[in-house]
Amino acid sequence: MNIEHDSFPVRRRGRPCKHAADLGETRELLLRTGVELLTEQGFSATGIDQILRRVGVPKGSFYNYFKSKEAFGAELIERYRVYFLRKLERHLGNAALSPLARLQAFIADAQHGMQKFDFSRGCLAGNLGQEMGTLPETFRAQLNAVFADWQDRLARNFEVARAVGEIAENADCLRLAAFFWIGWEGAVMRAKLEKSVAPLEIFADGFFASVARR
Amino acid sequence: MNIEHDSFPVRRRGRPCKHAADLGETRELLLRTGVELLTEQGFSATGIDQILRRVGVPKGSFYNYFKSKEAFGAELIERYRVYFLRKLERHLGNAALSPLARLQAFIADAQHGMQKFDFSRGCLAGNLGQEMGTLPETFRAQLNAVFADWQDRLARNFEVARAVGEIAENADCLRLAAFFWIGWEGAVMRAKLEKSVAPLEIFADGFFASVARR
DNA sequence: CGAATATTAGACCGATCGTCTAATATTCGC
DNA sequence: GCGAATATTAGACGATCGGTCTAATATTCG
Repeated sequence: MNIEHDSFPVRRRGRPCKHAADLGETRELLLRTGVELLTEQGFSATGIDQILRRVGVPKGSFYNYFKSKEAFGAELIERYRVYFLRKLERHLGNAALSPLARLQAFIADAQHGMQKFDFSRGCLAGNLGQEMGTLPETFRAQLNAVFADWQDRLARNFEVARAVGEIAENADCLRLAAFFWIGWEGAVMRAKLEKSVAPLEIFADGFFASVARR
Repeated sequence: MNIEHDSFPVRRRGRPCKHAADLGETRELLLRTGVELLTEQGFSATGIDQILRRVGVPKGSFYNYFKSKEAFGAELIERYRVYFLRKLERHLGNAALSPLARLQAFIADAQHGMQKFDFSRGCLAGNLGQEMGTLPETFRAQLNAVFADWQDRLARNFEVARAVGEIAENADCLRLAAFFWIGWEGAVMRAKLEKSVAPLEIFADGFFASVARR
């Protein structure tokens, strides 16, 4: 999710050329920057002017591409859902590791990612979930769907773990996955607050203790 | 934390009487309302005008009592810390129950509290922790101290649990307490989002599974 | 009695947000 | 080639909000 400002062409008023290489670039850049800022600050504290300043785009362009700040937010949530699922798949789909080791790899990657950005970035869905008290009600279903998706994907991982005997035969995979994601959001929030990976590690340890075979 | 608007006397300009029953009431009311709104909405999404409208107090009064919105916020955090510790003590100090049963009682009370307010209220410290990316840096230490207090209190509960054989002899009480509060914030956020106690229950189950004696 | 004190009141200014018209350049169809 | 249609950038505008600060006002104090 690195943003390349250097190669961005000068923007001119008027209809763009048919074969222009930069078609759609403004919109793309707005979305990327939006995701970034929402991951750092959440929705309410992120004003449109801040996004526009960061990208260097006039307000008219923003409202040309998005009906409203709300519509923009909805697209950001969807974009983050897809991005995160892809990242999750990279780890949970890694057949070279056992199911629980795949989850460990995801956790390690997340820790590394947070350190990389000096703990300024958390989870966009968690941020927005926390401020749902003042957000458009349409976001609620969207966010719940995001968490449900992640939950399903992780539950499938646990089903494999169960099948190979890595966790108990009577384990409720869906509930386990729910438990993980519920706690994970708390851990990410605390990691941001403390600027430390400790909360992620503490949560992971506790989680794995809860699924330890016995 | 019910607010009694009915009995609030008419406020007049000028220095109040020396023996007036309502001395300090305006300030008290602002603090109460502030805690309420921060528990529902967080800091950034809660504007001063909203608080003033809810209480029915002019802006001049607010800035008479508080140096700034930041100073106000700092007092709210402190107030919440004390309030919550007291509530925690009511449960964890209950000698009629075993240590783990005390924690269960706290959890049940929290579920009941969230339902009572239709899941509109979460945890003030959790809300602010999530939006720390845009809050005054002074809040960070304050919030971390809040969580550390709660952690210590719960760890003491686990030490008793360990002493009476309710959890393993080699259990790391402080780490267990950290694990609980880390996950708890995620559970509260999800309960607010889903408007359901399910996340609290799922987290609690997973937590108790992780400390089950074995 | 006047000065000091402590409260309420709200105007003011700059920043921000969302809306929306205007300017502008290319494409399209006749 | 020309005018209409299209698709982009630009930023003015009005309402709201946050924070500042002067004024009004009532009681206490010396």
